[in-house]
Order: sequence, then structure tokens, then C-alpha cells
Amino acid sequence: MGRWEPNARERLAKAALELYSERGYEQTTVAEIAKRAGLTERTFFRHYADKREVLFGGSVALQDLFVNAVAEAPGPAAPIDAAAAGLEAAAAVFDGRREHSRQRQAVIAANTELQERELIKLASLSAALADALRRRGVTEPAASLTAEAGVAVFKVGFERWTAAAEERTLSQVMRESLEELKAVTAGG
Amino acid sequence: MGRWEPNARERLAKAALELYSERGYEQTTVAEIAKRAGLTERTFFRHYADKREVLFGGSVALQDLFVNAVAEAPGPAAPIDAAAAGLEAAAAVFDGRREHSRQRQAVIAANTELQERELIKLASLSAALADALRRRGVTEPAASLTAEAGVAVFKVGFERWTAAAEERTLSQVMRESLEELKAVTAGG
DNA sequence: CTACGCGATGACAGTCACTGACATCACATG
DNA sequence: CATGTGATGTCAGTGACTGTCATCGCGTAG
Repeated sequence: MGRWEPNARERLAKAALELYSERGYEQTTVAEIAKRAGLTERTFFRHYADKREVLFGGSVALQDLFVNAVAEAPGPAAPIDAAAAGLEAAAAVFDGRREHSRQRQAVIAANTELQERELIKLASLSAALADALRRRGVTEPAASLTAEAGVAVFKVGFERWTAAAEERTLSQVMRESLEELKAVTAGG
Repeated sequence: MGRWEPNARERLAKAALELYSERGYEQTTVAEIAKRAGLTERTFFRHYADKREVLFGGSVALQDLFVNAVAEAPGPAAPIDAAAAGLEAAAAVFDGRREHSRQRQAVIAANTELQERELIKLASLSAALADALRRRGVTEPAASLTAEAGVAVFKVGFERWTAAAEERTLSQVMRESLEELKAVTAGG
């Protein structure tokens, strides 16, 4: 065994989430993660740029999904409605992964460095959304602000969904949060 | 000289900004910053938690200012208007510091780790704003969403201000950005 | 079947951010 | 002039991350 077991990358991600959950992010060394995955520390860094990134392997796929949905929204849709289409597409990914999402969120919530990484992933998402909106003809600063608003809704909605006891769909929570944002910004 | 020169903390911040500008964040070691400030590496870490934090010494004061303005906004003001009052107060701090702001923004824009730190400072600001709004009687999720919206306006407004050639006031740019956000979220 | 090439992994040395422990200095106060 | 206190220096150590080279498993040309 050892060399040439398949799925090294996924094994590392699984081992990392387990160890971060068991003893905390800071108390886990990269060498321990690699060992549990049957690999060496050096190989860990060939698959992930750093100790944080191992929790964010899916962020590229999520961003692509979100952005494509915005790009392919009906031509006449308003910017905010295009963003809403992106939220729907993104929300669908998490169906049936609520427990995994919860565990991951708990690990991130417990450590500042991991929160930083999560925030920059969301910022990257926001930038990509603004780009997609501009390609739809939306001008600045409306594009950036719509993107920021969309990500804010995603963030708040996702937090409420992982925290909630009941079994509402993420997509439902997203829709409600978006309506709340509209109500709130209409208030002035 | 050496021991007991005054303002060690400020000297470190100045040396760091200079070195990060001259040769980049990654190419600068903490030992070099300390040396330029006439101190040792160990002393650097007594003043700043890490190599990034040295660029964010003023964030606590900014947050306090922003939050206090929200808390002290007129009683009957809508949540979004209370946030607007906070934006005004925050904007005032940067009057006459445009060049310094530009240099600092350039350093941060050039490095991902620094962007992460900036984002978590903004997230902290958002959380504090949501808190202040809740103390005004605003309920969730309106408080969080208003806070996120306020920070989004701050972020976009600040970027436009440092990027702009003309000499508009930051406060003016903030007001415009807020109006844009309102227009955009009303669109659906 | 064998030699060769290629991509993934291991082994090892090195840099640097960051921390704990203890000594030392400048100044205030009695 | 003695003593306490807070800021600084010194030193040793851990762990994240990188560069370099050797090694392994497997496919493929001959």
C-alpha cells in the first residue's frame, strides 16, 4: 500500500476534516493529516497550497455553478433576478449534504484563519459574479453591488440553514433571505 | 538609542508599510521590519500578533467610530439610515489621508494573505454593526443584512475613492454608492 | 519481453513565522 | 540609594512551507 492508492486528494481532505473536528485546526499538524491519509507531508503540499486550502476543495465548482446560472439567466431579467438564479443553482449543490456542511462549518467557525480563507473565497465569488453581470450589460457600480448583495444573501442564508433545526431546503432559506434584503434596503 | 525610543508600535507600522511597498509583502521578513524600526523580531510580535496585523492597527478605532454613529443615530431612523450615519462617520476619518490610504491599499491589493486579513476586519465590522442595529430594536435577519449592505457600500465606496483621480470626498462617494445599492435592490 | 519515459511520491535540507522562558535595561517611587 | 515594574533583548524550539533529487508504479515503443 502507500504509494498509488487512488484518490490521494480526497483522502487528504477527509483526514483533514476528521482531525480538525477531533482536536481542532491549530492542534493538528500537516504531518498528522498526511499520515492518516497514508501519505507524507510533502505530498500534502503537492495537492493543497496550504493547511487551510484542504477544506475548500469544492469552492471552484460552486463558483462555476453560481456564475453560469447568472450568465444563463433569461435575457430580460433584472440584475438582482439573475443573481437570484445563481443562488438557486448554488443552493441545489448542498441538497443531502447538510451534515457534512454542518461539520465543516463548525470547524471553520472555531478558527479565525479558516474564516479568513472562507471570506476570500466569497470575495472571489463576488468578483466573478460582478464579471458575469457586466457581461450581461450591467454597468458599474451596479454590477459590483448586486454581486455583493447576492453573496451577502448566500452567506446569511447558508448560516441560517446550517444552524436551523428544521428541514427547510437551502433554496427556500435563500429565497427568504433575498426577500428580507429587498425589504430592508427599500426602507430608506 | 535602541531601547526606549518612543512610539515603538508606530515605528514598526511605518517600517512595515515602507518595506512592503518597496519589495513586497512576501519578500519582507519580520526581522527586517524590526531592524528598520530599531527593534528586534521578538519585540515586533509583542506589538502585533502576526506579520499581517501590522497594517491594520487602526481597524479597532474605525469600527468603534462606525458602530457609535449607528448607535447614536436618531431614534426613528430606519436601519439603512442608521447604517448611512455610520458610513458618514467612518468616511470622515480618511479626510486628508488619501495618499496614505492609496499606498496601503496598493500593498494589500498585491497580496492574497493581506486581502484575507482585510476581509475579516470587514466581517468583524459587519458583525459589530448588526449588534448595534439589534440594540436599536432591529430584528434578524434584517439587522445582519443591513450590516452586510452597509459594509458592501463601504468596501465599494472606499475602492472607488482610492482609485479615483478626482478629489471627491469619500463621504460623497459613499452616499452615491448607497444610492446605487438601493436602486439595484429595488430592481426585482 | 525489455528498455525507456513519465507522473506521482518519498526523503531531506533549509527558511521563516511565531512562541515560551529567562535575562536585562530604563525609569519611577520610596 | 534600593527596589519594583514594564518594555526590550537573547536564545532555543516548533511547525508551515519550499526546493531538490531520488525512487517507484505503470504505460508504451521497439
